[in-house]
Amino acid sequence: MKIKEVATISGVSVRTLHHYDEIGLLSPKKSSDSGYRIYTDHDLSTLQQILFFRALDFPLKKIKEIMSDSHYNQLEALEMQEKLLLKQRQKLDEMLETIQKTIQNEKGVYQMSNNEKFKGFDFSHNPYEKEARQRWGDQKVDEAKQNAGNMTPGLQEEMNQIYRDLAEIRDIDPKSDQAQTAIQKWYEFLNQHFTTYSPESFQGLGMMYVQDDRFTKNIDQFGEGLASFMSAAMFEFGKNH
Amino acid sequence: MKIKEVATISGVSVRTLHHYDEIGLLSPKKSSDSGYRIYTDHDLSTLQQILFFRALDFPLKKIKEIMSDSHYNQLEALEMQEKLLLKQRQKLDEMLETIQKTIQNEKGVYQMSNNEKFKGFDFSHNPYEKEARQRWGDQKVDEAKQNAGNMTPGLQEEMNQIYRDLAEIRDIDPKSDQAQTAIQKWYEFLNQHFTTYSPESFQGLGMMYVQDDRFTKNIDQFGEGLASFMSAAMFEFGKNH
DNA sequence: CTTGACTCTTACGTTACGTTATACTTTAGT
DNA sequence: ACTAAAGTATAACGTAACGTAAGAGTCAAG
Repeated sequence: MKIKEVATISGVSVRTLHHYDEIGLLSPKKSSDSGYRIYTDHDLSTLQQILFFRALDFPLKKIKEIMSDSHYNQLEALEMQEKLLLKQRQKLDEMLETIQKTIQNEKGVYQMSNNEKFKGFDFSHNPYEKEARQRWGDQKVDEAKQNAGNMTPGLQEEMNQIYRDLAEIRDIDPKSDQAQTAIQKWYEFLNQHFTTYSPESFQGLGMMYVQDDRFTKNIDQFGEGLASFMSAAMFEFGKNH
Repeated sequence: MKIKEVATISGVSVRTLHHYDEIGLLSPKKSSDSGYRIYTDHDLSTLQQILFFRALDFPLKKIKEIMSDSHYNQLEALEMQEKLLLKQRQKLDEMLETIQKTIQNEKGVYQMSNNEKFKGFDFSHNPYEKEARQRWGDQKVDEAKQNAGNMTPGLQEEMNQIYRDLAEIRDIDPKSDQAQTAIQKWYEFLNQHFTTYSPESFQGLGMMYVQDDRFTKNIDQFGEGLASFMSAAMFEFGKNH
C-alpha cells in the first residue's frame, strides 16, 4: 500500500507518516525505482500499536523505546493499553460528573468547593503517577529518582540485591516461573517496607517503570532492559494474583 | 490566592498559569507591592472553563476567542462541553472495542479487517468534523471554506439573505423567540437544499461554527460575532426540537 | 502523451508549554 | 530582627509533534 491509502485507513495525515519514518518509529520499505514508501500489513499493525500508545499520551520517543525493546510483546502491550484506556474512561466519567455539578452550581442549586471544581482533571499525562505518588509518598518518588536517598544502608542493600537478582535473569520469559518467583520477592519487599500494594496497583507501578524516565533510568542502572523486564513480569504477576 | 495554590488545586503547572497570563487567556490582578499574581475565586472558575475546553482539544487561541466573545454564556458552554465529552466517551468505548478485537485477532480467534483496526481513532481533533463531512459531503465542506463555490446563483443569494437577516439580529439573545425563528429558517434551508439534519446534528454543526476557523471566518464575513451567535442559537434550537 | 493526483525531500513555522537562569519577596524558625 | 527556605517574577532558549509550503519527480486514466 502507498502512503495515502494508509493515511486514509488509519486517519492520520501523510505528514505524520513521514514524520514517523523520519524518527525511525515506522519505516516502511521503499520501492527501489520510484522511492515511494510501501506499507505492508505488518506495518499497518505497527501503526495501530503506535496510535494506541499515542492515544494514551505516550511520547513518540517512549513508544519507539518500548516497541523496539527486545522483550516487546504485542499481546501484553494490548492488555496494558486496555487497562490504561479503562483508567482514562474513569477520568472522563469524573470529568462528566464535575461538569454536571458545575452546571448545578451555576444554576445555584448546589454549592461547589474549589477542589471539586477540578476533580477528574489529572494532567500528569500518566494515569499512574498520581496513584504512585500517593503510595510512595511524594518524597519517595522524588528520591527514587535520585537513587533512593534516605533508606537505611541495610534496606538499601537488600533492595539492590533484589534488583541484581532480577537483572541477572532479565533475558528469560517474564512469565516463566523463575521470573515470577523473583518478582514476587520484589512485591513482598515493597509490601513489607513501603506501602501495601494490591496486585492491581503493583501492575500500575510496573507500567510506570517503562513509562516514566525517572524510573526507567534508575532501574536500568542494574542492567539495560531491566525496567522493561520487571514491568512485564509485574504485569503478569498482577494477572495471577 | 497565590499562583502555587492555584496550581496545586487545579493540577496545572505554575508555568502554565504564567503562560495563560502571557497570552491574555487568564490574567489575574497583580499585587501592587510585590508584583505577585493574585487569583480570585472567579479566576478559578475561568480556569476551570479553560481546562474543560482544553480537555476537548480546543487550541488556546480558540478558547480565548470563545470565552472573550460578548455572547459567551457559561451555562451554555458547560452544556456544550458535556455533549462533547459524551462524544469523546463514545470514541473511547469504540477504541476499547477495537483493542479487544485486536486481542482476539492476535490470539487467532478472530480475523480483523484493516479498517476495523482503526475504528475509534478519530484524530481530526474535532468530534464533529467527521460527522459534518459525511453530511455535507467532502466537497461541500471544502467549498464552504472557499465561500460556497458551486451553488446556483439563486440558491447562493437565498443563503446570503438568511445570513444577512441573522447578522442583523446578532446582538439579541440567541434564545429569544425572534432568534429562534430566524435560525429555524436556516435549519429548514439546510434540510431542503442539502442533507437532512437531525436537531442533534444541527447542534453539532453549530458547534463547528465556533470551533473551526473555516466556518468562523466565512460566517463572520456577514458580521463579526455572527458565527458565535448562530452557534448559540443552533444549540438552543437543538434542545427544543 | 498529457494531465491531475500522488509522492518525495527540504525546510521553516507553530502550539503549549518545559526548563534553566537570575533576581526579588515572603514566611517560618531561631 | 535575621536568615534560610520557599515562593514568585521576568526573560529567554528548548522541545515535541507535527502543519504548511515549495520545488521536483512519478503514476494512472483517458
